Amino acid sequence: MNLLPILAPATDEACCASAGAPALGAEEAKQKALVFKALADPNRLRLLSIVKAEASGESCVCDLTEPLDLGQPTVSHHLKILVDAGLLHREKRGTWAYYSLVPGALDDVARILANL
Amino acid sequence: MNLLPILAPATDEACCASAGAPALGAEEAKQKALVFKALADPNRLRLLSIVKAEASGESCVCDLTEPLDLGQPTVSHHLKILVDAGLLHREKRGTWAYYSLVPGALDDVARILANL
DNA sequence: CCCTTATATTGATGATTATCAATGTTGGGG
DNA sequence: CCCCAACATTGATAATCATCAATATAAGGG
Repeated sequence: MNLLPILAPATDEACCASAGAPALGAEEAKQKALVFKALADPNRLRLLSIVKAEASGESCVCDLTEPLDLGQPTVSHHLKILVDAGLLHREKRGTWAYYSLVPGALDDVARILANL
Repeated sequence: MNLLPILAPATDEACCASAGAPALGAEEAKQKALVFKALADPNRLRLLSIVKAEASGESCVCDLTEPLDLGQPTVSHHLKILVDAGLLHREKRGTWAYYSLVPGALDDVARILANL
């Protein structure tokens, strides 16, 4: 759970910009693929987009169920996958659950691409 | 086939930086998800990484089969998916097929993330 | 022409996944 | 304490996918 923080270059002997990357190791690739798996679904992309577009920075499940035309359990399932991937943050207030973008998470994914 | 070029903001009324994005439409999301689907496999990430790391900028299938410990048909299958996603370019010279990164393709994916 | 080598395609199979219906859980009001 | 609303979890099902074995294609050399 919460993958993105761990995805720095596994053997960060130096620091930046994919120094002398000896191609991607099997385990490393498996971890990074998990983040892209989370992004590899149209409805999850739309969820991220809606949450990002919200002025308050957060959305509750009830606001996300209708625009996607999906059942509530399905939306909850997708949200869990996005949270587990480290892309969304979940905060429960009262009966509602509020989801917001994890700051910098999408940038981290972009960095994975740049350092492939 | 060849998805990335089409993935500019579907309704590009202005130009840049996800102007007033009204969240992601269903069809738009479906298209963009295809690119992430291509990236959502450890072996495909490794393929991209190996091709990118190659000094010559290209690799033939025979160079890719061994490091992944996969059968040749499986590697060909993964390569086709990456080509169809617009990430890799295929050039046949003689008996060999040479695969190379499509210039700017990974940057385009990063832009998709930034403009979600 | 045949043979060999490199790669692609096909068909089948087991694993993963998206979705829903049903049920469980949690928190706030009466 | 009971009920209702919001959300999560479970179980089942159909679809998608990764992989391989077998076969097809294509190109170069004898």
